[in-house]
Amino acid sequence: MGITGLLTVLKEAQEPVHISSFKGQTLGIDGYVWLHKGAFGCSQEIALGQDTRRYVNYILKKIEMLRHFQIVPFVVFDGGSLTSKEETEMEREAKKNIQEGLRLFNMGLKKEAQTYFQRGINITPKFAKDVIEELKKKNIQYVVAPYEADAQLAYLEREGTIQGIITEDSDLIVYGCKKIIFKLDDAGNGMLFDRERLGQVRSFSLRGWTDETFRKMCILSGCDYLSSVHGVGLKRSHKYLQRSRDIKQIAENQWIAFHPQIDSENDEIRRVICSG
DNA sequence: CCCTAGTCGTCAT
DNA sequence: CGACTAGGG
Repeated sequence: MGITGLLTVLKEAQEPVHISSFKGQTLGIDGYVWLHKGAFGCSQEIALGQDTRRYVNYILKKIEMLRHFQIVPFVVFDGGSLTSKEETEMEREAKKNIQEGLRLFNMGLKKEAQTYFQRGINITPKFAKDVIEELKKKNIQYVVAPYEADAQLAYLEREGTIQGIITEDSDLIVYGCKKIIFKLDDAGNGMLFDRERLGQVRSFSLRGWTDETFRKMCILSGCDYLSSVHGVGLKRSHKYLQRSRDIKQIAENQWIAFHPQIDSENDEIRRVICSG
């Protein structure tokens, strides 16, 4: 989904942490994030179809850092690729970038080509497969999620298998995760989001809000699954839900009252919100 | 103040 | 993916 501005608006629910505060605990890792960053550093080799282990080594280095601080890593990879419209367009865009990169590369413009190679990175199951091979050798826990890693990580935390999550994706907050480490660097420093601190958020009051209402606020503010309602972000979404927790009421009355331009073209959104 | 859409960085030397 | 920001409402 990717909720625009969510992390910014929830800054009071976050604080700097060092990974060592999770010593002895198991942390779930959003595999896609590290795969993508690792691939970023060897985009040329990937685009040229050359064999490279650099993205594997990148992740192994991160894992070693965690183990140095006695963290037990549990890597979660994405399973079935989404077959949404946006996904195929993203892939098409990626291919175009690779082609442009190859064109520049063949002209000898190596540096200029790299920018396009980096934009054209597309994480395929092969990447995860190569990493998994090494994780097996090192006896590091991992799982390939049936669908999205997000839901799997949320489940693992709820069931107590992991005590926190390492990612860069704010969607984990929407999925109800309690402890999430963002912006983890090589030294083990990061920002910890703690769900218990949601009441300290200053942008708007979330006191007395259930995870369910919070989720609806995020969906209402716009996500990739739906064509979002023009002019409604997190703040206005919060305002509407504060006034009435009945989404159907908001959809049928307030949206149209506040935004007359919204009508039948957003029936799709209405259906999803009301069923959610 | 709020929202949108576009740009840039992610690695690494 | 997020951070940042110019520009419109």
